[in-house]
Amino acid sequence: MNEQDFLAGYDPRDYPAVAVTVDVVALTIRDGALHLLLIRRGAPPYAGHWALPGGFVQPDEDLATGARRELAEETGLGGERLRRVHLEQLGSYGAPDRDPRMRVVSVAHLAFAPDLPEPVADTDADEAIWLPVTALTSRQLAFDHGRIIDDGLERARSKLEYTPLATRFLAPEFTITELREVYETVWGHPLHAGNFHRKVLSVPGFVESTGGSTERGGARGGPRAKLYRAGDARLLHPALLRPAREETVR
Amino acid sequence: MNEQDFLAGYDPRDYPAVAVTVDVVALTIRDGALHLLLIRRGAPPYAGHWALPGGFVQPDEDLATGARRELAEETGLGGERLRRVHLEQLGSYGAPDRDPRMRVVSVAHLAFAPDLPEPVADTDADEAIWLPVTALTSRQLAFDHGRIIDDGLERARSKLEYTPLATRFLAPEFTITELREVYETVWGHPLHAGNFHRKVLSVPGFVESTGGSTERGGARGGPRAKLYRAGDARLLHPALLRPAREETVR
DNA sequence: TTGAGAACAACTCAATCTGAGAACAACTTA
DNA sequence: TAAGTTGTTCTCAGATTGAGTTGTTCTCAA
Repeated sequence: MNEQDFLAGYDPRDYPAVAVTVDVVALTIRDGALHLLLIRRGAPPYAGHWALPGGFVQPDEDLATGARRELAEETGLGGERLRRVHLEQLGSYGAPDRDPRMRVVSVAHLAFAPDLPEPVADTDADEAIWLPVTALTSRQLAFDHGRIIDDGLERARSKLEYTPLATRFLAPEFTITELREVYETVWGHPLHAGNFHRKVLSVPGFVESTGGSTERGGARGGPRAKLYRAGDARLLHPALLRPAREETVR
Repeated sequence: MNEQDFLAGYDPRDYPAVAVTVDVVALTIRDGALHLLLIRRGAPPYAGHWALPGGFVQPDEDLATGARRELAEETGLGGERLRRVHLEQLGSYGAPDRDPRMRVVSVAHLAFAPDLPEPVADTDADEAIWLPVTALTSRQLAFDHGRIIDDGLERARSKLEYTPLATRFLAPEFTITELREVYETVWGHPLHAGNFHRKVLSVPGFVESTGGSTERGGARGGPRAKLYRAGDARLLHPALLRPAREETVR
């Protein structure tokens, strides 16, 4: 039976109540470590557990708009700085028993943000914080948010391979070394600096030179690095593939 | 307030009514062309237009289960043959005005199926048919299903690059040529037979030899081809990348 | 002021991978 | 039996990759 026939002469209240929420896996890099925006829940269910920022989708807003609104509320961000955050849909989670209160389908989103100020307490006044992803165990997480976060992290690692979205973790102008550090942080292992440099500059539209340089060399020495901004490519061709991992070697 | 008190005082009806449906972009290959399972709508809105098979998610079923159920209803498939169909979540579509009757969030899924019998008329008795994707214009499609189909096709093209899912369009045993034809059909351009052969056999876990061969050579001659079955890899390393297209050359 | 160490950028080189074509045997149909 | 087709393997030049080296510019501390 399809939805259209079902809905002809519909009354929404005839059908099982389903709530639709948007949740956001917001990632940023602070102090060389990948961090995740989390809320400490003050009320049941899962009081005291960490949860993803999120909430009900409003009647007049698109899913992406709702996700961006939730992100804005939790980070206190607005305007140009909010607009620079990359936001994409991650997937929907709708196991019948994932929320003990009622049937809730959550449309999860994934956000890449440059280093941001500390999050602000929401109107709901739960504690909000950037937490290193390494500090998480799924035991501390509400609902199926551990699973959603795992999926988000894997999506993030994968997206760096074939899109230029690593630049979204950085300020508008950045050095190749900073860009490499994004990859190293998200992928979790070091890359060869020289080869990375060559590769980034050889992929059309990945980065473009600003002509400028950093004010100073590195913290412990070295020349001033050239500055780049994101290019206009939406996909990287050829891609920057992760080195094969053990599980792929078979 | 403890969890029990909270749940007791919780009224789902306090929240905006949203309907959640599952829709399926089901792809198969017939006669060397990519086909899509579509339903002809009998009733308004969009009467006479083509639409994706789909319907309400049931109170006790997961999203993926709902999608598989819709697919089963529309194809008449069951058991082992249904189980062999690859099904994954594509994304959710929830623009406030995408359905003129009420707020409907559709969780779209993507399915890869081997060549199947003609679809059966559903209980709803709308016409169901496998349609070549080249025969579609979005003008003929209901709701935002044109957009969903476009996203599904792009996802399919991309998935063939880094997963072994092309095998899901084929019978359990297949030849390298048949596998290449899947790629050519989905990607829409011919591939070099020799290089494809070399590449497929060199990727660990993509295919494994059955030891057997086809009964006959090709329709117009040639030797018998060796038979393979899908290997146990879930990802292809290294990936089978599509040749760069114009838009990527910049 | 200078020496030591660090880091950016460019280069080298061997190993590997890719694209394009050719070879050849096993099969088909006419 | 001849002619054409196809599956598979091989060849080879060009591109890409991984790993290391070099040269230079800079910071910090003696």
